[in-house]
Amino acid sequence: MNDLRPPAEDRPVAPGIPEATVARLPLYLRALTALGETGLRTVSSEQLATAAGVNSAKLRKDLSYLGSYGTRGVGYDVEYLRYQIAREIGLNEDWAVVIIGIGNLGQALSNYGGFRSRGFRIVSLVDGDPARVGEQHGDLVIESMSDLDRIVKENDISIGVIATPGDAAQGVADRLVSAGVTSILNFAPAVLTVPSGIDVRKVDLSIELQILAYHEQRKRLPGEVRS
Amino acid sequence: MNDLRPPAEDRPVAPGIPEATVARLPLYLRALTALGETGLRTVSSEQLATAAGVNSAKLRKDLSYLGSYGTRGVGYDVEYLRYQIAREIGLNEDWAVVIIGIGNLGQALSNYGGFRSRGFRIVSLVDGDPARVGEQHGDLVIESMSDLDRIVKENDISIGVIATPGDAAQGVADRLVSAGVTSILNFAPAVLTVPSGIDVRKVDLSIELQILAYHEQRKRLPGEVRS
DNA sequence: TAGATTGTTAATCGATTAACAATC
DNA sequence: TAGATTGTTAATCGATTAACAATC
Repeated sequence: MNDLRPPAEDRPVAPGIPEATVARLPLYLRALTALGETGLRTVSSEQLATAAGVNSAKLRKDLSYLGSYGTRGVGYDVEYLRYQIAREIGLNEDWAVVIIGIGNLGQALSNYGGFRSRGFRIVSLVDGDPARVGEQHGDLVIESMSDLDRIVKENDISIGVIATPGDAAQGVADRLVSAGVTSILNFAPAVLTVPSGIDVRKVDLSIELQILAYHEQRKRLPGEVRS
Repeated sequence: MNDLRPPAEDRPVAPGIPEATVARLPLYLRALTALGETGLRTVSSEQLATAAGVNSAKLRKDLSYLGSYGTRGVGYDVEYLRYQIAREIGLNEDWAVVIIGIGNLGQALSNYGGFRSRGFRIVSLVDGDPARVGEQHGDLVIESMSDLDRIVKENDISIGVIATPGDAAQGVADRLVSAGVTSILNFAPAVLTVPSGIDVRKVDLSIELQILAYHEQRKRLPGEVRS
């Protein structure tokens, strides 16, 4: 509803690292991990950029926000740069995560190996349907929404993942925030309103398909020039 | 192949809608659908922007790329604007989709209601594991990778969704492209290389969490400027 | 008409990119 | 030193935003 937050320039802002760069650091991290597993010790910006799917100028610019971790004429030490990026993102810490809404998507997320391997630990599954409470999923048991406050506090959870239907999402977000969660990853098709200081990121599966459909449609238009 | 497209003058002719605008059209569409269901007939840019989670200047700028569909002093007709945006995206057509990789995520995607309701029809589930072929999921049966070519051609599929492990993704992408698919939505943690003219969009679940972790970490840094 | 609100302009902001001096 | 490659500059490109003339 009303955005009561102060103007953007008065809110905490990362010193120096642009948002677009932050969003690419995980790509570099993954590429470095893969390259490291091949035994490569040193990598040039050209090689690393190719592995990450960006161009080398952008990569060097991005890395320059973190510091000078390369050696001119040589390149970057794979393991050292990997460590520096992981530290910058915060992956040397362990992050406790709760997933709310254990439908197909919630179950898929709870089984997703890419989370645990990067320091994210799913410590609780919660569902608003009392009939689902008690269900075993892997080594977790679905818990009740009424226990959310205790769950967040006991596990020091700062990240909540919402995988509910759209109309339940705002209520769940409110509950998460009041329990103390300060970062939310939202898979529900809904616009969330949260207090200042709470970060929300949204993943909308159908929006991605719609963007593809737009471009697909344009490919089919005759007489269009595509770049 | 019959050309079932509407006459040229009914199709979008906008030469270049900025990518950032294209990515927001689905948000406006969803907001308009929700507002329409409340019985609202007319909406101002201010109201619609709030419902979609953007500011009104951006909304009006975005809509101006589509044409002049509003009335000064009045606002936008909800149903008319909804139709125009759906047409612009291409949602008045029916898009056949194949999902490859029927693990937890692939199953979640195949059950996701947000696809069908927007004109995306999942016509086939494919898995590279022969032991999975024949499994029933809803009204679909898992098919074999060796049938992919036939499946794509028989169903006129232009969009493929990759939900395999990362190391299988490039091979699947190659198969999709050679079968004739020209748009790919990739959920696998891998950088895909495709020929020019093929659109790839990537959804990386762990990257979203990593971006949240970065900001979460910064909230916890002492001595940060948080005026 | 008077009030409301769009559509557009222009300024600003942020991201990308090529080029190359610095330097290993 | 000679070759290689980073880190940085500066130009360009694209997106955002406030403001307001146009106009219903």
